[in-house]
Amino acid sequence: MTGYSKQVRILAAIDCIIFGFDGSELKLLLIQRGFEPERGKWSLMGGFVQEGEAFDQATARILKQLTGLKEVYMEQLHTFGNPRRDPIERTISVVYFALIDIDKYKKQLNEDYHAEWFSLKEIPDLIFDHNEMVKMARSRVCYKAAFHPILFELLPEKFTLPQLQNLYDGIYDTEFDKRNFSKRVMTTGLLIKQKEKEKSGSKKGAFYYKLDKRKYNANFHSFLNFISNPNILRDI
Amino acid sequence: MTGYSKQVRILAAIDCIIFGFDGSELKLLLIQRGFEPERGKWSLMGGFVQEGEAFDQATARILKQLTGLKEVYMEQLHTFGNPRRDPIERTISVVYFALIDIDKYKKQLNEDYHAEWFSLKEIPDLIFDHNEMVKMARSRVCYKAAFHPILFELLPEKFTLPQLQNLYDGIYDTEFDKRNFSKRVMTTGLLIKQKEKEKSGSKKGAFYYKLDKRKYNANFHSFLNFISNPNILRDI
DNA sequence: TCAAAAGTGTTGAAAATACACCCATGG
DNA sequence: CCATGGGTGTATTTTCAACACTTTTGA
Repeated sequence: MTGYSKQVRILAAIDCIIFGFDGSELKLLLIQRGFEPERGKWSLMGGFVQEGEAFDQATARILKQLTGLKEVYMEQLHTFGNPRRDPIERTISVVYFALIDIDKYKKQLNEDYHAEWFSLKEIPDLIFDHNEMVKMARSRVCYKAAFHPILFELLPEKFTLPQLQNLYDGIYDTEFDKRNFSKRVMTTGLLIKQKEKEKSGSKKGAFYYKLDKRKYNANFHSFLNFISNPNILRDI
Repeated sequence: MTGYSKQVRILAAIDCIIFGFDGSELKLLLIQRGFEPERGKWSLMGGFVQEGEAFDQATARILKQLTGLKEVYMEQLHTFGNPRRDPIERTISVVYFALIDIDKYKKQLNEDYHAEWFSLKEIPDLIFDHNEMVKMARSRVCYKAAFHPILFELLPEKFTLPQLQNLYDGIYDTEFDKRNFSKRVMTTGLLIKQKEKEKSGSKKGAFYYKLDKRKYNANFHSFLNFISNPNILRDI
């Protein structure tokens, strides 16, 4: 007989908060739950941790299952362990958030899950404690994005400054001055201006930029002021 | 029959990284493990999550068990779930860090655990993945303390500016200019100068300060610049 | 009386903010 | 030709960093 015999063993699940950006708004990918309890209700994508499987692996597996995507940006957020959070049986949930390029995803959606993108302003009632998870994830993203360039994970390879600013404006529910905004992002040194323009959004067209991957990786953990006054995120 | 029958159930433990400040250095409280595996080796204080017990409850219970203290500052750090992290049986560990006033603790130590305070520069080899946990906790504390007044949790009710600066100097392994440091902390508006002085540390004596609890609670989540340039914590 | 630590102010540099006009082009 | 959105520069204010001397008093 092996093991710590007298202790209780508990189910462990992963839940993923999947963010995407459609060019004007931050969105959340939710699925319609296909089994009891709460069949038919909206929910985060999740699944049980399998035997021999680490959390990051499990999360990658679950993300791939729904979106078809590998090598998605993801980060462990928090673990929820309220003993009654799942009415069927005690289950703890290790929650991750993921940031994906919504365009890549569109091509690969797994239709089995009845997934839909929801605006953050219109999140429905979710099962269990999933609304709380979403709230925490939003505030973590706001927090982290104020200092680190994580939001680029939401953008396609080429993007314009107006798109980028839309993203920041939306996330912080404010309107940054575009002159100051462009100065701030350009002084990070992370962006490389392209020769082509994006022409569909305006008559004049806006220049494309690409991330300087090298500098991005090197400076990911530095403190870059994407937000001049982080106190704006107190209320989020 | 209830439950999600086909899934594996796993042991869930809590581990606590307990920080204290002895007036000149940040320290870590470790115990000598009293049972197999790894009996006799140094380890974080921990325990299994009990039936019906939430993580915060379990952590509070475990902290009380060792230190005798209730209402300790604690925060969930991360959950470690590598399938082989515990050689006896798969066990996930929900890790918390706690900041305690080392003086309060001294009176209440539970001798059963052979606990000792270790300087962060002299952490021994710990069991399992506990060294990794400690490393993550240190960097989280550095990160958070750069913007939020958490380090006051380590200090007694009355403390002096030189003591406070020792704490910050130690944590960031640097020496802040004391004029600039005192300006920074005073402009937070969180400190109330007392009439008495602390006389043991110097001939002149240093004025005591107390936290303005009201403002402390109100501003806990604001961004207060305790550290002027947070990039110094890149290397930690 | 002197060594040791506490306490305090100013100045120059850098960063952040506020603010307004011209440009390019598709319709 | 004009409406729409893209792009850019400057002046002012605020914040940060660097820096040195005086005070107190126990030994």
